[in-house]
Amino acid sequence: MNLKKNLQKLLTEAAQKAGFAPRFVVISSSKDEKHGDLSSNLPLAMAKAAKKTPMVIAESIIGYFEKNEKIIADVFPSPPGFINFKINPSYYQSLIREIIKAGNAYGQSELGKNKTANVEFVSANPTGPLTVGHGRNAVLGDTVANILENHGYKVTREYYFNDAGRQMRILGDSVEARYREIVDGSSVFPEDGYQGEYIRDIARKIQEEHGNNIKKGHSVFRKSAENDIFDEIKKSLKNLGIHHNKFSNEKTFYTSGAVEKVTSDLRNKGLIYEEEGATWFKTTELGMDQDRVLIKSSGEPTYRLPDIAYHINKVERDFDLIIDILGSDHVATYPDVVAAVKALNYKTDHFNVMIHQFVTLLKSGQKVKMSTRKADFVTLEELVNDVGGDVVRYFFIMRSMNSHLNFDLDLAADQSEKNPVFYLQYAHARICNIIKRGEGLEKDFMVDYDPSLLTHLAEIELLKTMEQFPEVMATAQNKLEPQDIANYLQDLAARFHRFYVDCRVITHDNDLSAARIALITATKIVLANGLKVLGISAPERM
RNA sequence: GCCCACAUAGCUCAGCAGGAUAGAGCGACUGCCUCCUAAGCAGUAGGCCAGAGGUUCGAAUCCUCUUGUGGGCACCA
Repeated sequence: MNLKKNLQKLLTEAAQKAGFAPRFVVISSSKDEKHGDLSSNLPLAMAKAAKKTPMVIAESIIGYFEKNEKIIADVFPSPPGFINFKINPSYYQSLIREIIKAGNAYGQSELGKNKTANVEFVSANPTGPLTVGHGRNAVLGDTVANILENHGYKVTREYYFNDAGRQMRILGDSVEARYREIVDGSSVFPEDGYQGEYIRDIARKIQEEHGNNIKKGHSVFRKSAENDIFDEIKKSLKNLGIHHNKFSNEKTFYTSGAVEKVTSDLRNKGLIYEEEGATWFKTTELGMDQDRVLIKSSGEPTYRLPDIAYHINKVERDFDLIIDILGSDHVATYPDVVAAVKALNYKTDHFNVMIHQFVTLLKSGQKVKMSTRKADFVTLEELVNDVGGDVVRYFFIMRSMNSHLNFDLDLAADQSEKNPVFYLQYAHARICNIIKRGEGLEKDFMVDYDPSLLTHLAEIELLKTMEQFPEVMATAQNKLEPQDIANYLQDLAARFHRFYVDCRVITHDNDLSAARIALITATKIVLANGLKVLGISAPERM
């Protein structure tokens, strides 16, 4: 049973009996003890319509409020017109059994039961190693997928890449140029070529495997590069605990005829015209500010066309939720694709795009401009090796995706020992250690305990925080904002550390020890469940 | 010029389906280990929540404008 929902119901009933017609009843946690444990602004919100002062309304509603003594100890108004609830400590104390019983399931829900979701993320074309910038996308996507799974969704983690376009051709040309360089010193390096050292490595490997006489323009250059780079990308993701279970590429949409179908369908809708040798998509007709090219005068489609086919494909696979995680450089492109899918009468209201802002890298106080082409980047691999996967994941999750964040590499390496993620993990490790000590004692603490012994303020505060966990998880799913969980866990860990300092767990008082071991066991469960969703390890010792 | 996002402590950032005194980490300064891990706790200093209007009983939070930052406005993706 959910405390806030329960109060909402009781409060609504009381307000109705008092002759009001409340619409939205908001219950929030009180920051100040003077205002009880929870409070509602209902009288303030209703004052205007009811033409009464908030305090009068508050008194009147409270007069009709039927409080369940087992849960609610007191209901009282406070100026300018809040209704405050004092919760019976026994309610919080009783949570311990509930949490221990639920175990891994505490914080999970069935909001997504029998539903499917597709989360497309990373989706970097295999032209080079993943950068720190991709890391943000990767961690965000994987965590969103975790959140959905936590609520019962069956989630497909998907990676889409363009393997037919210009970028991959340039990649092949770049490799071939390096190959010629090695074989006979001749080389005309493409103007837009990829300059990274990894291109040379791939060329060298090709030379070793296939010898010196590969025909000009042979597909092995592009193909090998794609394979090798993809292997590296997958490895980098694996280091962060990220695994995609579906890879889609644009080529399949050409061979399947899906791309062709998009063009003809749009043409039938009158949304296509030819001009200056190119094929244009009449996006202005769909409310956009300019038309876009679908097929260049060279005959080569732009990324837009296969993207549309791909999104239609996702719709046809019949997910309940389709999520795209994109960097802010793609803000403008997404609406065109959705508009096309919608114009072709496919469902799009289950689309959900999450745009994250860029990561600005600072090295020795200098901005590092990231460009895969110029090989001017810090790889995700390097970063993970430097500070560890847990730190990287936490760093990207603790920030809102809307913030353009500065990542100071020197500082990150320097402070990795003091990183906030250790604060959470340390709380978990501390708990494990205490529990282990408890096991060595004669009494079997976990079997028999009396939670009503937990009356210290630090204990109640800790319990109150744990009570909020299911709601935090539900909200994170609703808003698709993983950082809510990170913030919550930070708060939970802080409550625990305070408790640890104030209340010794294992003492000569066996009864109190038993109750406290139960309390920290519950805390451990909540911490571990939260960390698991964030994809961060919960170490037993540090 | 147009579009999207952002602007909160010295630095990096939380808080934003409006609520009661604005938070954390790092950095600076004080205390706290004969006691379950001090990777911790308690405290001091540090803020006109970019600026100006507006909506509201109430605004860091919503709206408008200004300024500044990032990203976009390709027959690149």
